[in-house]
Amino acid sequence: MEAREKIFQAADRLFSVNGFDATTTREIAEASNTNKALIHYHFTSKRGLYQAILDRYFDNLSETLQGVLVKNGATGDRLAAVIEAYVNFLANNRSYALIVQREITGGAGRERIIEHMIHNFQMIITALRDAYPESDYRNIDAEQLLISFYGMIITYFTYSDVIERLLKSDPLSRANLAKRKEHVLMMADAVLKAAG
Amino acid sequence: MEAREKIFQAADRLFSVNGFDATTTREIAEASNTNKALIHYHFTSKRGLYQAILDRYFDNLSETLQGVLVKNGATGDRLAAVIEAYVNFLANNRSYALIVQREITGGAGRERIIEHMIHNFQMIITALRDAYPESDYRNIDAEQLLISFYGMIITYFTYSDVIERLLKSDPLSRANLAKRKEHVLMMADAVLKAAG
DNA sequence: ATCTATGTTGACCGCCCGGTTAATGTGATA
DNA sequence: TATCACATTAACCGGGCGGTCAACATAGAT
Repeated sequence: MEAREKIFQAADRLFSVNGFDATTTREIAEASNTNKALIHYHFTSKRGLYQAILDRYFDNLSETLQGVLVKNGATGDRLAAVIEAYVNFLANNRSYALIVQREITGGAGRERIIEHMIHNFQMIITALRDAYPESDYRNIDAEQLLISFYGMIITYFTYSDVIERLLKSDPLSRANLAKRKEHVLMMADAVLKAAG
Repeated sequence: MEAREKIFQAADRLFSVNGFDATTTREIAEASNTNKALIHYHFTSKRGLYQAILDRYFDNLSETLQGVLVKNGATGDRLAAVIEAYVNFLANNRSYALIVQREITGGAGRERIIEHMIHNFQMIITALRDAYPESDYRNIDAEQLLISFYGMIITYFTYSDVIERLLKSDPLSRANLAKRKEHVLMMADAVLKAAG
């Protein structure tokens, strides 16, 4: 693997575990078996490297969501599809939830992340609203619903160490992930039934 | 106000906005109109100050939850009471959500926070389980339910800047907080009805 | 074989951080 | 008013940080 990619992957791991400030360029260089100066050569600065990591995640996530949302279907189906996609994305990109959650609570790159977030959220809200005639689900506030399901999902990943001790088994195991997905889908079903 | 308390409050604000690492003792001293060395005199170290802040929050939260959970009642009522208490606590202690959320994703004081968290969570789970005979709600997994509602609630506060741009109004205004509370309570109602 | 663009290295720099210390201020007690 | 414990201050310190740079390695093109 080339140095650039080795740095990228080591940094992704270190940033997600320890955060931006607590990760030093010396650590990244050591963990990737490269040289500290190469970080600046390939990414201009420590921040530039961080941004590159964030950008890659957001590109992947946006693409994933767009792929799911183009399909038509009833409200329940669309909501279920988004839930599926989000859970799968977080399960397959475990650094993402940690980095985003930490950044949104006050990192220096906050504004950029918020922009991406708003974009994705509005895309989802529009898709949900378009799915049903005004008469149905008129009691459901799409924004509130989105916040709720987003919170349900991402919290499971950012709190995985707490949850591990609650469940007394690995929350990120295949079986437990399936259980979580099932639970969230059940919640979606329940709220749509209650309001429909 | 004495220096100790001035430092405490300035630090609470700065830590919650910028995080532990990005906040310097010099900033804290300046913001509190005191002297940098006083931080070490009153709190031993920067970390000690941080711990003192965390400890105060956790004491308050534990007390609040215990006050709510001693009351008897049906499952729905207990869940509603916890939701109420949590939303009110987060609304009245706005630094708390930011600090905890950032810390749980990888701060140095993580272990201690997890301990508190587990304790509170188990207290809530026990109270919920005790509320209903095994036969009812047997399809609801109390742990999953807790994670879901906790996530719904705390995300609203940690993502308040994102939500502000979604709602185009202040998420922490009295009216919007009431709306959020109502939504979460509606979700609780829906899921209990669906499973009951 | 030579040139050139790209990649890589270790040594170095200045800054700012958390923490320490010795001197000084302050106010209750006797 | 002398005492004494506690509170406050400015100056200082060593260390580790992000970033820079001049020298060197490598390999494809000519």
